[in-house]
Amino acid sequence: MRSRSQVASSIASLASVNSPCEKCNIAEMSLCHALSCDDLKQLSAISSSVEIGKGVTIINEQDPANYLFNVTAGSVKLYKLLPDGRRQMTGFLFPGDFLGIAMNDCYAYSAESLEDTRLCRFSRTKLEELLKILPHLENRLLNMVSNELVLAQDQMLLLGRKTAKEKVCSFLLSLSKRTQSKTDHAQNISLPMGRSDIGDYLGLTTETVSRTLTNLKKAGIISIPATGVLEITNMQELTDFAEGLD
Amino acid sequence: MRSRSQVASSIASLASVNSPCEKCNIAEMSLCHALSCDDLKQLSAISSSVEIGKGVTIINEQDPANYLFNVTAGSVKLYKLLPDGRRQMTGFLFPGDFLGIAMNDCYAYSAESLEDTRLCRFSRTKLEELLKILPHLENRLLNMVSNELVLAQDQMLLLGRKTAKEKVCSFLLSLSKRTQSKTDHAQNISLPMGRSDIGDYLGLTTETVSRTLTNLKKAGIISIPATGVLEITNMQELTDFAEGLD
DNA sequence: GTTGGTCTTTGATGTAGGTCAATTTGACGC
DNA sequence: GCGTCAAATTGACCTACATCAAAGACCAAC
Repeated sequence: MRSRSQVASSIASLASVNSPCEKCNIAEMSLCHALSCDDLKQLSAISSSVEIGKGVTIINEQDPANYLFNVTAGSVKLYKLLPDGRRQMTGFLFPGDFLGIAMNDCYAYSAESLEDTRLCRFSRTKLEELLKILPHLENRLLNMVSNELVLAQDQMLLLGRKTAKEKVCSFLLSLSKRTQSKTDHAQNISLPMGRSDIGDYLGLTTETVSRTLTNLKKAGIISIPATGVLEITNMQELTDFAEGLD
Repeated sequence: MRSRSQVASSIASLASVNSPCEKCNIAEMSLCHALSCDDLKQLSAISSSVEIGKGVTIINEQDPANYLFNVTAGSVKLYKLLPDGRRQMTGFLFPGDFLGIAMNDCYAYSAESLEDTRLCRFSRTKLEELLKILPHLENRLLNMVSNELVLAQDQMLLLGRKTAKEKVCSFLLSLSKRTQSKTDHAQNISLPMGRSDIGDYLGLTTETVSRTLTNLKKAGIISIPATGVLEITNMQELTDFAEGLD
């Protein structure tokens, strides 16, 4: 994987690596989960692995949705823009997460890598054909999309009704839960995104995110041992703050 | 259908009427859409019709998700609560819409009728069994949930980054689009929900919604001929305002 | 038609978080 | 180590919307 950072080049320009499923170590949490060995071979046949550096645009809002992706390594940010440039993050993706949901055959959001990232790419038309003959796969997809919808509704509650402090605490907590479920370290969180990415995810400005984090540091609830890493030192208080219990 | 208004009684106390699919005139936009006649019979066998008055709680957040519902007449509001009572609407449902998505077998939101309403009710376990043998149905469900997810992401953009005026205009526009697709009258919108419901949907207070509406009236963009009805008199400006183009 | 209750509108005032403007810190290349 | 550039932090000030309070409109029951 390239270590050099790339600025806003397009996924179209990227050569795909042809060593899919064998190399992929996250099958148990991705789309491929719950498929028989035979089914997996069929899915493998229509997928290809793509490796990209940091800051690469994966898809653009409104572009024709020809591909779907599964993140297999690294992380990705999803966002929507208003005509004047205001931005709303709709999600951060980590290994196992899915990307490329569309409406009217066009992507509903843009996606960009936050660090060196590996993706598993599927042609939409081929995947749809495969769905017709692999009911397990369609069921898996339905479960993944339903879960995303539930999380989206939690995010609506956050954006519409929580204070800055509650927003930041909820965000750290959700990152912690995700991390916990995969590596069992609830305390140490990786923060591959910048402050302004976080702000655009929470409906806040960079400055407010920064101020809120320093307040949490001063209160002894978190610490930031290095850039891109955050440690939760008082999980109970963080949890309470996230729900407005303070 | 009862015309008397009921206050917050439970769906559990309601007798179901046993005249499902024949009576239902919205099959072309509901879950049942795209099913063969035979498939429809199987679906009909596990569904029952429920009629309720205004202000009836249909489901409660965190309750075990034993049923799924399809709205066949009337309208419904969906919402989530914070411990201190702050509320976020996650959606308004109209005939054809679906309700009951869950995570960990519990409902992710509460639902309450906005007026006299008819619902088509499915047992979750029975529906899941049926999904295994009716791939069309699962595909239909996947499309419905995917569409909901796209709309949820639009709502995140609204909640996180739009001004009060843009929020209200976007809301009226989305109601108008929904109405248009079903009766072709883009101009006249039915507003079965109260101002504070709208506020909780848009992340605003009742007062701000009211003030914003009066401003739009004074600007000649909308008019309110009767309570519960709203007319769009300048669609172009409303559309521009919704995206911040003013 | 009158009454009681709820919902909506309007006005006056307050504040959380945004905006603008420096610093400070950190990452990377040489 | 040093210089450069971008990102993060901090401070001073401002504003969009919330909050508080009161008056008006609607609707159902009698």
